[in-house]
Amino acid sequence: MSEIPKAYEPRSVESKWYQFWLEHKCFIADPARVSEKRPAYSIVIPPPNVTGVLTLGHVLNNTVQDILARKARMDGKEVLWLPGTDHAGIATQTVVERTLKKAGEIKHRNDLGREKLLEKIWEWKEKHDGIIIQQLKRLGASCDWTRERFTMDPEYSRCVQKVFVDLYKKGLIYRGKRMVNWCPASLTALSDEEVVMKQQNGLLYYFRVEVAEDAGTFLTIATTRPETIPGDTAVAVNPRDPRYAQFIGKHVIRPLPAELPREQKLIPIIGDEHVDFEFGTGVLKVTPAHDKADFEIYQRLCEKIFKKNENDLLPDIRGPIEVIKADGTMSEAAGADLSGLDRFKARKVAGEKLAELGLLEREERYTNNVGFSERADVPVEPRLSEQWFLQYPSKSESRAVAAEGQMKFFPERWAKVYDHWMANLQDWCISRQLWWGHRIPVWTKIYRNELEMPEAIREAILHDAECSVSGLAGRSSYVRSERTVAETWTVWAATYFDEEAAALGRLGFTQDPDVLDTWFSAWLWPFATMGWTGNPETDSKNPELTAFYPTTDLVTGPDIIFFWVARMIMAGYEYTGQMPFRNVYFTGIIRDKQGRKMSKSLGNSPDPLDLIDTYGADALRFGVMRSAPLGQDVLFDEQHVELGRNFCNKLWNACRFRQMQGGETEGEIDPALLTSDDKWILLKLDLAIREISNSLLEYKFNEAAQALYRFFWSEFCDWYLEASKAVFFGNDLARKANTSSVLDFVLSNTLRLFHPFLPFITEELWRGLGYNEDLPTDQGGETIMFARWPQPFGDDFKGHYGLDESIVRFVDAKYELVSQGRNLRREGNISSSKKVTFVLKPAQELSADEAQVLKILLHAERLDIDSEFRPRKGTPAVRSPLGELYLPLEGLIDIAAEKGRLNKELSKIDAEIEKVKQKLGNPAFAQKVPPAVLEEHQHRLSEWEAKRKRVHDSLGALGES
RNA sequence: GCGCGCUUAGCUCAGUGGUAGAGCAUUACCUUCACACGGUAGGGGUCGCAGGUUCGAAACCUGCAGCGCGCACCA
Repeated sequence: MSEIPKAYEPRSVESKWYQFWLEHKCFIADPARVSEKRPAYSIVIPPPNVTGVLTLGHVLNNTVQDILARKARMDGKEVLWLPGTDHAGIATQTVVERTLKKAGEIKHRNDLGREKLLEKIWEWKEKHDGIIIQQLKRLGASCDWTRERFTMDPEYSRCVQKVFVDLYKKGLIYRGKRMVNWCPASLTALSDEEVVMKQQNGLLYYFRVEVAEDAGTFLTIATTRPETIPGDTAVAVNPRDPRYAQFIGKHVIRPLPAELPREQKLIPIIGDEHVDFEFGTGVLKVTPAHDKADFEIYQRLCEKIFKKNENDLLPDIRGPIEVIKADGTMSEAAGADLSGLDRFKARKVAGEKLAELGLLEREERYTNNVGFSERADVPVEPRLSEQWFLQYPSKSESRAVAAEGQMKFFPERWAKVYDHWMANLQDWCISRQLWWGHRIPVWTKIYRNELEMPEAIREAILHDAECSVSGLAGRSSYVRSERTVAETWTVWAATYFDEEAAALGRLGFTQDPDVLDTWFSAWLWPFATMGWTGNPETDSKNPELTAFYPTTDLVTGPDIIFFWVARMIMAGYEYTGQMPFRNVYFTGIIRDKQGRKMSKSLGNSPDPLDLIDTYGADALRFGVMRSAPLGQDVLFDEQHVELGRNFCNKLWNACRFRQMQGGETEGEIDPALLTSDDKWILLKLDLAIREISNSLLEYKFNEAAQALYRFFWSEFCDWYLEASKAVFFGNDLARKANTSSVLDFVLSNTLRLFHPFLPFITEELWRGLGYNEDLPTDQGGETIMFARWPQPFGDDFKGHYGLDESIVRFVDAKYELVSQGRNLRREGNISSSKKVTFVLKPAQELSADEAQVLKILLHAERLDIDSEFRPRKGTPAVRSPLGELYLPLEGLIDIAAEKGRLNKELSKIDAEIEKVKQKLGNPAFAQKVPPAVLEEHQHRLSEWEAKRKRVHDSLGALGES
């Protein structure tokens, strides 16, 4: 610190030290250095969207990780914080498509075609690549950037393919026509986790249908979706419902499409236990193509129904009828009135049509939950389609590890949420109708008969097994087949070998057009980023994996506990046989100060980079951490960051004060010269070290930040620094040097305690004050990053410097006297700048040095120590265990007001005394309470009584005047 | 419907059996030689409600209310 600006200026300091750390390879992990004495510590970053920008959520998340990583380095561990980015399938492709459409380059992605669009997305990726990484660097993130990974790196993609093929081989991945959540905006299937339920205000339409066999008899059906009536293939009632049981087996006339002839409108009335008597009218329309529950009914009963229909009545209804197309518009099957309309428009029109036909009984306002696409924010459409599904692997180990506590969740309650989800696992729809992502490594071809097949494939089909299509050793595909009507064979071949893919191509096989859900690559993150190959022999020799896997901590948001955390655990067990991380820390969710989620559309999401520019990265980090309790959402307020800045400035100036005193850096501390204030601050430091270390151990970062704040500001600056001025303003060189040494000792410890939270300013001050100078390079000599984490004082240390609790009592009493003395000024309306003389009538011997401290702290021009002092009547005074302190100024005190104040205080004290007395007076209390508590209460009583006497005396002194 | 969490000063939140706390905001005074991004001293709370356990409850138990979040195929 050659120049000492009055205020801390973060900008140049931050870039300077970040550069320094990079140049000195401080963030690079070396598995070769890991040993018993130097254990490994590792975290993998939750990979942000490669084209994304930093949000406050990232700030919270990555600050926590950085604190953990930096603390671990100071604990002497070999630290790997592995960074990277995610290709974020839907989000990225949507953004690029939208941009191209806006620019008028395309109307639809088909205008470009798959290859061209992918080129555009890669261009986009290259252009935005690294933005968020640069932003993380601004924040101070100490990631090992040499190991940065991207989910679509070639090696990573290979891992994804290998895992797919392996799960396919194991029969856990299958393809099937199922009811899936379809997003009509993104035109892709979604997993259950990507659907969020939202309450919607809609209408419940009650309409009548005539029973075909009993002309003139009508059933009334309640529905929220009349537009799907043309897709109804049955009407269901509960067989135990006496109102309707008699109708089972008969038919109703479906009102829409209106133009169909009567015989094509007949649909059966079926019985199904699923139907709720209570709801609506107890009659349910069954639309198997557009409702999950209806599809299940259809599956349960279709055989029965349609067998019966063979020779029976007339309907030409053989299965689900698709009336809503992929893009959310009505199909031709919906009939002339609805065809081509948007599904919501069609709802209105269908209602009107029913009314027109005289079949609409009534409409009721109705609130229900509708699934929305999380990403596109439109209602999802349950839709039948061919998709790939995964039955989760390694379920039981994955569930047990959290339930039995080998893996710890912070806060713990998330373990329950996780367990509940694991207990009710549904198969995962992993295919997406997108182009940006990992294309499903399955090739397919239809053969008319077995003879057309190459021999290798025919053999494989017979044994349902592996074969080499390319004929190359060690290159294979895994083949499955399905024999359909007319002796036709559909053959699927899954492989991760390029040679095989090429060979399949030559045979006329085509690759599945779909890509995998982004999370299907993200769930491999903890080991795929470390060079995992899936070959046990190779992997056991991989130094990264052996040293750093399983990782130590995972830090993420609870919103992706199922998307990511749970799936990583299962993938971890399946592919490494181990849990992927030992501890999972869930941050809160950042909201604005009104409690709303941060969102672009609300515009309530401040840009962290602006905040860093305005206040500094350390300020942002500290502000966020100080207000982010474990397990609670964080209501963000820019004032928190301002507080962080102010705090950094305070730290800066305290160090500036030290520097202005000059002298030797970190000189020897002479126990004989220690003042009571020195001992007090050393004891407070010891407490702070304990408190902060424990808080960090329990992942209670806001507690640690608050403890740091309190110790540094309220103890060190407010009292110790001020008291030290008594020495520095004096002439005793030896005492000055000793006080400097204590200051250095406390500051060097404080800077280290602060470093995980405030990496930049602590480095600047560490080097600026020269605390690095006598240390070995790898223990703080080069950078504070590797300085030893402060340890609580041992008994030897405390004995040597005479640090015991009696000091604390004395010093606390001293500071209490000072506060009261300062209050006298206020009560007397004496301006802070006015020079005054205090007189102390001491209750015990007080050294000249202590008197000097009192004088300085009181901002007194003079402090007379006079045990014979006889104040004039009416002299304002306070009485403390150290003695009576007078402010002998005549006429400046409003006696009546002072009396009022003292009386108020007296009644407060009386109330306290009453409370304690009541407790002590209770015979049960004395009997049952532990002795320490009893003693404490007695002590408290005598203190209050002593206080009462002092106030009473003061009042008396006033009253006699 | 089930589960979880929250309710403490004007605001945001700590505080899990023993004297109600912090930051911000607020009032008054102060540009005093580390810091006005500062200092000093104040004011402000029947700890959501009602019971219970206990010598003692903001904390533990029960019930209720309000808010929030998960999970769930009521059309």
